[in-house]
Amino acid sequence: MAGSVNKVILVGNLGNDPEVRNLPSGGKVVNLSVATSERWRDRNSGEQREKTEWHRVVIFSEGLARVAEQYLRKGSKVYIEGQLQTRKWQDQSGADKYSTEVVLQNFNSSMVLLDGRGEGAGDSGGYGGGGGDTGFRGVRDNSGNGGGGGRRPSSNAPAFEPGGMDDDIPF
Amino acid sequence: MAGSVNKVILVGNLGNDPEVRNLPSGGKVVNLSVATSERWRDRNSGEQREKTEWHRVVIFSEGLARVAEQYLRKGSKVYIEGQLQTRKWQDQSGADKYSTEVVLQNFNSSMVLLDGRGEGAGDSGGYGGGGGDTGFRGVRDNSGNGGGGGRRPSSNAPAFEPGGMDDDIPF
Amino acid sequence: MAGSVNKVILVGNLGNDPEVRNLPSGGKVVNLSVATSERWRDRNSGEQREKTEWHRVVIFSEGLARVAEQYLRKGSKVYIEGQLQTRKWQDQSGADKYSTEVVLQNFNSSMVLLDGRGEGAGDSGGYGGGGGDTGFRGVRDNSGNGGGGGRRPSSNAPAFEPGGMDDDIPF
Amino acid sequence: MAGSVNKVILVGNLGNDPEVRNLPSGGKVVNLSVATSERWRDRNSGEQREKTEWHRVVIFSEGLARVAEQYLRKGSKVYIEGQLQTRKWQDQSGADKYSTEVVLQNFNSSMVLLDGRGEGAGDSGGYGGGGGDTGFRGVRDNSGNGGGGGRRPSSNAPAFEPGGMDDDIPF
DNA sequence: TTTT
DNA sequence: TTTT
Repeated sequence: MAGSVNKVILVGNLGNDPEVRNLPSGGKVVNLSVATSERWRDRNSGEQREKTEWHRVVIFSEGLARVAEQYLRKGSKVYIEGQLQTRKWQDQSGADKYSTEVVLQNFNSSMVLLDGRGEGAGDSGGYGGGGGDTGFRGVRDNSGNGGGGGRRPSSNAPAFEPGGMDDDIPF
Repeated sequence: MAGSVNKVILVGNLGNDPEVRNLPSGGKVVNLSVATSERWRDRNSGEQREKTEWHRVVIFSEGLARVAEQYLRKGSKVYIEGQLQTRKWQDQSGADKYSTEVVLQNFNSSMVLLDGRGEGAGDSGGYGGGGGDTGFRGVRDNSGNGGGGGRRPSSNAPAFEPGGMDDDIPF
Repeated sequence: MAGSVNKVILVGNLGNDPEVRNLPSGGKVVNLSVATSERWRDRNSGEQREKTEWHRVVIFSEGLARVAEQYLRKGSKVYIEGQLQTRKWQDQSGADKYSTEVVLQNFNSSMVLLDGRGEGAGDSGGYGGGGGDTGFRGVRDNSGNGGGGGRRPSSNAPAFEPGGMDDDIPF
Repeated sequence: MAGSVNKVILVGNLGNDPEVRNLPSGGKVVNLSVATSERWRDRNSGEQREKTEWHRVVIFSEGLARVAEQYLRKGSKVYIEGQLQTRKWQDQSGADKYSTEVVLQNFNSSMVLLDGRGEGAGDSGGYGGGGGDTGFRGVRDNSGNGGGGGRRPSSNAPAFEPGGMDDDIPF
């Protein structure tokens, strides 16, 4: 079809350390278990109630997988943007099973670490490009770049721009 | 926890007419089967490829359920904003099964019909408020209102607003 | 039109304490200045670069306004979901000015505090309902409820639900 | 900072044909004027009310710019996912002006045409890759790829996947 | 099962 | 299994 959108946005906490699987191909895939919760007061009983939802997140993107492995831990809070996917598999007895996951793999995936400041060192990261692997705070998937390094939103201000972009805004 | 976000955004087409279930309580629940697809050209073979993902959508919101029943049909294109939920159930043999669904139920759910103009009559609908059930093009969940009718974003322009909001914008 | 979606999602930090304005009507409106930033390595120079974007956020929702006033401070990190609005006003000289803001006002607005654990006390909040104003971690707009108190996603599990929802999920 | 998210999602209609600007550099930039509207029934007067919001959208991404130029027209309905940016400029008199725009430029931008079936010919497009420029229905930004062609969500099913992904799902 |  |  195309003409479609499939997007999941989560902000939640890891229930466990990331599970890293090294692929024969040399790549790696990371699985996360992410909890989101809702709290409300029951309108009948007046009691506090809470429901936690657990999400299985699968990171195919190499850049994001590396980051997840390096910076996420049990308890970490993350922003995650991925895609819903259901896959079929067979259990030991050969019975069909279905599993629905939030997959980070394509161009519209991203991940942002929301934990306290300064885990690691300074900061860097960003578009996964090459070096600077200390101190991560936000990444987008750009695996798939041959190697040119993460391109960027028009770093050199476009010629037609009437005035600078780097200025103070009055509020 | 709270401090969390659980959001799914889909734009896709219905694979079937909506399934409506009338509850003992008098309410109704609507299930949708929504397809999203991706197309791409395989970088090795150069072939066109496509993958379709099917999403099970469950509408608990009374306003959205009514709209879905009335305006959606097999093939309809919709924008849907809901929440991921996995529930457990037992099949006939008593085996545990899990089903992950996109649930439209709370305040942050919404649904927008994206099909060609004018299905029905003029237009109206919007915030579920009572009458005018001809020609729907967009709704938000506001079930839960005692019955006062859909409240609205500050319909009477707030006093502190420096100038009108209803004016032409220069572009 | 309807048939439309207008949504902004931000995760960023406050540049200042919230500005609270008490309205003649008794309500209150809160303004936030929220920074989002991007970091990348320039592909020509290889230098680290960063660009910060400042967003003006206006909270009309009474529940969210109260929460913002109470729990947000300069430096706080928040998740914000609102709507883009441009309004026209006249400066002292009578010249037309336009200001684009992220407005939290309608049913699809929300706000989640993302700061370190334990600002305040325990927790409560949630759907703005009445009491318990200590320790906020997430809220949705449900102003507009006559006073019935925040309704909730089907707190009593619906009858047709095949099995409980509160069970362990196998991952 | 990083650790931030800046995302705008719109579904609306073009108020005019796209404005295309060819840059000295050979690239092109496309401006769109997109309307979103809300309808509601005033709770006091009971009248139907409507407010339209106009959004200035700027497409820097080469792939999306090409698509917008080719397939969008006045009245077209689109899904747009971009980023909020405010830029400063000077009018003729030298006075500072600010303009806030939805920018499609980075990895997390996308655009999906939502109009009636079959504008143009068959279909193709998708990840901007090279040829097949007839019949567009959905695109993501992948400009920035040296030329390797749009990479894709793991087209060859990963080895560890327990079963196929292309199978029927039980609903 | 949709859509292109 | 997280978090509050």
